[in-house]
Amino acid sequence: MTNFDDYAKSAFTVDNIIFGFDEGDLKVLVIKRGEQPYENQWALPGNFVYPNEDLDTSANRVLQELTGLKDVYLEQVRTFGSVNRHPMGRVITVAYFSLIKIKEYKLHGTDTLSQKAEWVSIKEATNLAFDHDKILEACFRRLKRRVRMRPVGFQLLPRKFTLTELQHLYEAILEPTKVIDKRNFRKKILSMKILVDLNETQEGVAHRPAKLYKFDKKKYEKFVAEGYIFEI
Amino acid sequence: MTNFDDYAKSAFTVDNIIFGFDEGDLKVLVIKRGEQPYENQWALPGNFVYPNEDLDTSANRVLQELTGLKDVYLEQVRTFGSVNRHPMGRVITVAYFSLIKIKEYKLHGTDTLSQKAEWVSIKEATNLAFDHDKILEACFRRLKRRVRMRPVGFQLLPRKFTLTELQHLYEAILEPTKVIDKRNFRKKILSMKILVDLNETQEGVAHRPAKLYKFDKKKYEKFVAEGYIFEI
DNA sequence: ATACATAGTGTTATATCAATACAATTTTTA
DNA sequence: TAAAAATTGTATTGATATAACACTATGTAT
Repeated sequence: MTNFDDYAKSAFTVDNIIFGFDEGDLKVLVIKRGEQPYENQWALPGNFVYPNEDLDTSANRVLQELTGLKDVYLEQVRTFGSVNRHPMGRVITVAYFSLIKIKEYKLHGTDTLSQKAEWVSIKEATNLAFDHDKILEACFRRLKRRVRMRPVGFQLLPRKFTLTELQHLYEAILEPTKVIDKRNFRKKILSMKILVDLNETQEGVAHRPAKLYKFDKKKYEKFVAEGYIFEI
Repeated sequence: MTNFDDYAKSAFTVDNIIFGFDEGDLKVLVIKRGEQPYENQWALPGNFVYPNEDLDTSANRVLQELTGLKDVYLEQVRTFGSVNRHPMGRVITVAYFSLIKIKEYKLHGTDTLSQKAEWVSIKEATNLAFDHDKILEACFRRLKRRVRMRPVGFQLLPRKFTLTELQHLYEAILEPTKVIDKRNFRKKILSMKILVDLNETQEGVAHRPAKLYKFDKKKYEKFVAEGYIFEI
């Protein structure tokens, strides 16, 4: 039998890139590192994988420790394992991303590795520690694809949203493929019949209030069962 | 500073799912395990990642040790790290797939973990050791998507191929989405202008010989530069 | 010379996508 | 209280892409 002690082992982490949407802008949660290496630089949230913990569980734990949230959309993206990606020794990391409703987010105590957490616009999230620029780029690229092919964009919006808010979400993620035509967008999304009109309208806006909708998972499952494919 | 010894480490491996195409059938290379656990069962090729080896390098090494081939299409798919996926202890594995021209394949010495390697049709590749059924399924699903969105199918065919062979390749991979119309397929693939007509024909066939084509990477790059997207 | 096997080729109907402008509703301001 | 401002909500048409469909051409085998 194989004796694993004959083979090198490696430290293993997960990084969980947490996306949120606010003020018409796609944001990502970064933490300021509290120790060397890369002390005081911004980095993506992550942690070591515990011995008795599955990878998905570990990524969920990172999320929950940081935001208090659980049961959110989570997807594994890719594993980064360059020999020299970590200056202190070999660390292989499995990258995930999560989509959260930013309004439900409450900053919890940051963990021992971090000083403080902050939302930054995806455009400004550069010069991160380690190879985190590369990791973020891979996750963002995956998100762009995913959001067009699966109804996951709703995870970034409040439960009740307007069609204009939904359109702005797509524009923020997909730009510069941007410039979505309002009439065509509405026609397309409504034709799928995966949203329900809540017969409510916005309140407190200084213009004609828009109708509120919510995403209906059951309807989406029916849509799929009938052989249709979600695509924006 | 973080001392990695404070954290659990894990054995880690790469598994490289090697796809080939022969006799109108998509095949996958499996090896019979030469020791416990799962002795004498079929498994996907893989190996431990060496301490100074990047993940891609490691996957390429697995391929080369088994087939002698290098410089082939290789893609990371997903990392499998369930706590109990390996009966002997925790082993996290990064799954890759490779596409090879099966005619160029020469069986090299199998490594210490294996007795013999064999091509099996993707349909018959079940009841593999460990969680390899799941890994294969993930890789196959990825291949189905990849082959429709990127010109990688050519990697599975000889350098010179006929349009019918190419169509059969797509049918084998995409079935049951199968049933491709010959005229529409030809029109589509030729309209992209990424193939070159070699002005040669098949030899030794008992019917009208077909024209031979090859994939032209330069032309594909031009196609992309002009803003077009490959799609079958 | 004929049978056999597969290669090779166009047209039309249908569905999808892209582009376009203005009236309706609500709040704010003069 | 009338007008202005802001944004919602709605249909049509032309262009493009997709899907459906059958016969002739060219080589080998008998």
